[in-house]
Amino acid sequence: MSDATTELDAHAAVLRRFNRGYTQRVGALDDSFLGTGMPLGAARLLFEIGAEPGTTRALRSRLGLDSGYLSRLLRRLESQGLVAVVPDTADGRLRRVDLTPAGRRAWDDLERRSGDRARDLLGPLTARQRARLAAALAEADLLVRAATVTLEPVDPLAAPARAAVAAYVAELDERFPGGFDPGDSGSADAHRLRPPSGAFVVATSDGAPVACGGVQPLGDGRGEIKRMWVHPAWRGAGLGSRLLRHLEGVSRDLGHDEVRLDTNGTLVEAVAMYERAGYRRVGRYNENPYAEHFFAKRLA
Amino acid sequence: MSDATTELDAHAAVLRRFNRGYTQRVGALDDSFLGTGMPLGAARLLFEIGAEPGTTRALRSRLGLDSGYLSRLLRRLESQGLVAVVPDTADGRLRRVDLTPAGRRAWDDLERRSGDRARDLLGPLTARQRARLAAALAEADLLVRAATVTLEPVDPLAAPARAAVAAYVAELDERFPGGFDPGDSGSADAHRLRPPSGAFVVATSDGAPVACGGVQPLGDGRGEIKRMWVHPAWRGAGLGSRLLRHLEGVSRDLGHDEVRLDTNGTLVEAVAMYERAGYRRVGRYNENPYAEHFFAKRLA
DNA sequence: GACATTCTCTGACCTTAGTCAGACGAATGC
DNA sequence: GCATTCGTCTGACTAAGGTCAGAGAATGTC
Repeated sequence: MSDATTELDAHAAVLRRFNRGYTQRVGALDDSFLGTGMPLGAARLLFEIGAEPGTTRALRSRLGLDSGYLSRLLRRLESQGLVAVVPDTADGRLRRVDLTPAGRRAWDDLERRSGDRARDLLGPLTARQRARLAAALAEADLLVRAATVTLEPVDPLAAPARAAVAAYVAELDERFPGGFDPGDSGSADAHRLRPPSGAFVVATSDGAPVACGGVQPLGDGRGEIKRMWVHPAWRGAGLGSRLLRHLEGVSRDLGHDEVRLDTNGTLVEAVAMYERAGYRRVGRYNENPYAEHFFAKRLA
Repeated sequence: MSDATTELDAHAAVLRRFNRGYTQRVGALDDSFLGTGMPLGAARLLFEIGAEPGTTRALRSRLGLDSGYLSRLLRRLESQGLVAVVPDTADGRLRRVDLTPAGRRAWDDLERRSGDRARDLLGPLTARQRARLAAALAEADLLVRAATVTLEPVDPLAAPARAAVAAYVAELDERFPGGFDPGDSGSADAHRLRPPSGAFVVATSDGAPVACGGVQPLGDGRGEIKRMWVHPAWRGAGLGSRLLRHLEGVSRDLGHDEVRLDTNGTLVEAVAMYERAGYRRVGRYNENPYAEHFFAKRLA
């Protein structure tokens, strides 16, 4: 058994120990719903509606519920006067759900109880230990979120890709000394970033884009990685390296035996990451005015 | 609203954010039981039996189950050939439960699945990030355990107190250059450490003692804190300060207006903690040959 | 305008989880 | 030796959670 395996096992054991102890002690937080006398399912639904009202369809996918079951839960909340269900004006098949004033009060009550429980748990700790616990949980939260985010292939002109690229462009515009003008490259080059010639990948968490990147053909069996971006709040959790590895795999699957990319010197973290990932510097291979560093890596 | 309150609220918010994200992503770990086709309750029971076989009574208290319900679950596992239930030889009312070879295989299967899940979660992370996550979870685990441990008053000669004091004595014996001999003080002084003259407190976690301490009367409205000890693995989580504060409260409730204690210079963490907690140094007030530092604190 | 699709809702049905009251046998106190 | 206590087990019951197969209305497609 290799060192890497034993290391993984040791960390998995820590994770399991944490899970066991934590759910036993803090898992009661979920039962805080029960303090309201409302069944767990109904309370979860009420909470979700309050957090983000919308169509029953969206609720169904967010909570992973059967449509018949959701319908019944909604009717129950409706009969208690907590939610209002009305047909969608645009599409008469859909229903829109929102809280009534009474429902908002019940929601506030849930929030308050949940906060009380959290404060009760922290109560016995000193301020310094609370800060340590919060820091540890924030770190764990970031890493777990990064580890569980899924990289989905999407059309480069579809909504998730547009949102991610917009964030990418906005960041470059802010960080580059002279700003950044993407020109019309977005829609004009879209066909090169979609099958069969290329691909575009977006990672979303709770509906918001947190990372993206694409591969387009360069000719001569080469691929080029474009528009790679990771949400600032998600950096330092390995999402960038993971995305890069993923895109290399995509490029390989497209039949390329080498992948290239360019970047600007302002993006120091990116340059460091490419070097860590085994990229070697090559000469300029395009006319991109923003590009200052050029990298290439052979695909196994 | 004071700074202390906003600080607490901020940390509570981190805790809640973690809970929400974590249970959503990793909470599925509990459902790993479901991967076996066994209902959650039965799987939990099987797991507990495998972890520590014993009487149904012990299982009932560990899992918090109704006796009728437990009986039914056991019969179910029995009919599947996974557990064996036999009357206790000493007390014919009790039943002893253990796994059959088939049950042990099912238990190993649960373990394997749980480990696989944990490894799958860690898989996308690099070794460095896995180490960071494991460190963060271990820190959070320690602090949460310390925050949720309860301090129970017990008789100084009862089993939990004996176990804790034995650990305390063993540690002093190891750390003191010339070893430590408690003499007969244990049973002879016991009456001073129990109501109405004094008290003894033990903190246990999963059945094992993790901290202890007692208060005995010194006369003249003074109390003395004795045999204060925190399990080495639990240090650095504020359990010591919490226990100390708790014992001060116990002393106050016993009618004391000052509390004293002695300690050995080898125990540097303890000395530092007493000073942090507002104790002032006083002259020798007893003949304890192991005591080098003497402290006192007025109780509000 | 016909047809397929999409969506919500209802009824029927099932398992799981859990509670409660009492029966029965074993142990304990006197 | 007898009453009491303790522990297990059974039957009866309930609520929650969830699945499945349509009915029926609205919408999109040709």
